[in-house]
Amino acid sequence: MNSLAEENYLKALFTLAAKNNGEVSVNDLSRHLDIKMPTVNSMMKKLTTKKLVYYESYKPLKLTEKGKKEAALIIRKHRLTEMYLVEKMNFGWEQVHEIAEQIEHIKSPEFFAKMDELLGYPQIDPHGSPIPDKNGKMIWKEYKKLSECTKGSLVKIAAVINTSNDFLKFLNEKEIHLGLKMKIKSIEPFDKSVIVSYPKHASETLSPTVSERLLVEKV
Amino acid sequence: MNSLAEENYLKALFTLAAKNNGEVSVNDLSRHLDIKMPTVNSMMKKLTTKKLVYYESYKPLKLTEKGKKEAALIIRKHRLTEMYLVEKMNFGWEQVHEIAEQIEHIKSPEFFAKMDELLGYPQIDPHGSPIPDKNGKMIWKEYKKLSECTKGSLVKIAAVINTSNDFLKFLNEKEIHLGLKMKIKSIEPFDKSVIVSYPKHASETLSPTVSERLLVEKV
DNA sequence: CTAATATGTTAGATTTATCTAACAATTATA
DNA sequence: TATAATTGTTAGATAAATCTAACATATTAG
Repeated sequence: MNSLAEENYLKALFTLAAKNNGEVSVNDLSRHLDIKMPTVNSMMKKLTTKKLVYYESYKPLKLTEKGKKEAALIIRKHRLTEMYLVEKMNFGWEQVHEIAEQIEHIKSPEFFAKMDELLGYPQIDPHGSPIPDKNGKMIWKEYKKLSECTKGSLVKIAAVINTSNDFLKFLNEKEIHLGLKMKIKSIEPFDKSVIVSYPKHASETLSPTVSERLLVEKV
Repeated sequence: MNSLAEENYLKALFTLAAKNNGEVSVNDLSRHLDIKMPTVNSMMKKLTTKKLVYYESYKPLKLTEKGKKEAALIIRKHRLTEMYLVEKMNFGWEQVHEIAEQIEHIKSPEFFAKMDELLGYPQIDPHGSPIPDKNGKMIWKEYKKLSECTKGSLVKIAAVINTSNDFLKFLNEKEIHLGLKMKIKSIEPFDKSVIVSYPKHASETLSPTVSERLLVEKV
C-alpha cells in the first residue's frame, strides 16, 4: 500500500508526463509539488525500489506500467469525487478540487464503486477529462466543451455530459449525435450562444446550457 | 490544526471518558488505540502543551474544554458521514464505520455542512447516538431503539429516525408523539413485533419497521 | 504491611518525509 | 569551447509518530 505522500508523487508524475511525452524532470516535479529537489530525488529512489518509477541518475523520470496504473486509479478517485460533489451534493465546480484532493486518498474500493454507480459509470467528467476505469484504463483524449471553441472551427461531437432524458430528446430533435461534424459559424457576444451548421441544418443556435454539455474534438 | 494522529487520540479520549466519568488512564487509551504506553504518554504531553488535555504524572487524563470541543467535532464528522453513506448512498450500516473512520479527518467545513443539510440537520443518528452540532454541542443522552428494549420495560419516546411524511402520518394516527410513555407488554417471538400500551391505547402492535425507528429512554 | 502485579515514565532507537548545505553533472550562452 | 547557469545528487539534520528496554510509582492481595 502506498502512503499519502507516495500517492501525491505518482499523481504528479502522471499529470506532468501527459504534458511532456512521458518524461518528467526532478525539477518539474519539485516545482509542481513545492517540495525541494533532494526530497524528490530520494522519493524517486524509493518508488524505484517499489517498481513504480523507472529512474537512472541524471535521466528523466518515467512511471512504470504499474506506476501508471496506480496513478490512474488515484486520478479516477479524484475525478469521480469531483463529479459526485457537483452532481449529487450541489457543489460548484470551483469548490470541489480541494475536497477531492483529500478524498482521493480514501482507501475503500466500495466507496468509489458506489459513487461510480450513482453517477452512471461516467467515462468523461464535465470538464471533458477522461475518468480511468477501475483497472486504470482510460480514453486517451481530452475533450473541449463546445462553449470553449472559437468561431470558424470545425469540430466533432465526442461526448455528452449529464445525459438527462430531456437533454437527449433535445439532441435527437436537433439531429445532433456522437460523431457529428459541425462548423462554428459565430458566437453571440451577448449571451455566448453558439451558432453552428451541420448536414441538413444550415444554422442552429445552441444556448450556453447546451454548448456547456457538448464535448467536442477538433477535426 | 491537529494531525491525523492527534485527532485519533482526541476521539478516543472523548469516547472512553464517556464511559468513565471523564477520566481515562494511559493504559485504557493504549489498549483502545493499540499503541504502546510510552507513545501515548508522550502524545499526552504534546496535547497538554496544545491545551487539549490536562495531564499530571500518574494522574488520570482529562480533556480540557477545548479538547472536548475538538473531539466532538470529529465525532460529528464521523456520525454525519455514517448517516450520509447509509441514507444517501445506500450502504448497509455494517459497511460504513471503516469508511467514516477515514472521512472524519477530511478538512472541509463546507463538505460536512452540505452533508448535514442534505440529511436535514439530524441531531441523533439511527443508532440513537447524538450528533454534535457545528459548535461541538450535543444532546447528552444515548437513546435505545424501541426494538432493543425488553418485555415489561417502561419507556419514553425520545426521538424518531428518518422522518418521512408517511411515517409521521402513521405516528399521528396511532397518537404516538415525543415524550409519550409506553409500556412494553410483550414481544412477538416470530417477527419481533413489539406490543405496547399507552394512554387511550391498551394494546398496539408495532412492526419491526416501526420499532427500529423509534428511539426511547427508560423511565 | 510487605510483596507481587499492574500501570506509568524516561531514555534512546527507528521510520517517514521533509529540509539545508555542499558538491557534481548537464545545458546554455558568450 | 570555456564558463555561467541550471539541474541533479549526496550527506547529514530535523520533526512526527512510533517502538523497546529499563526503571519508577501505584494498586492489589496475601
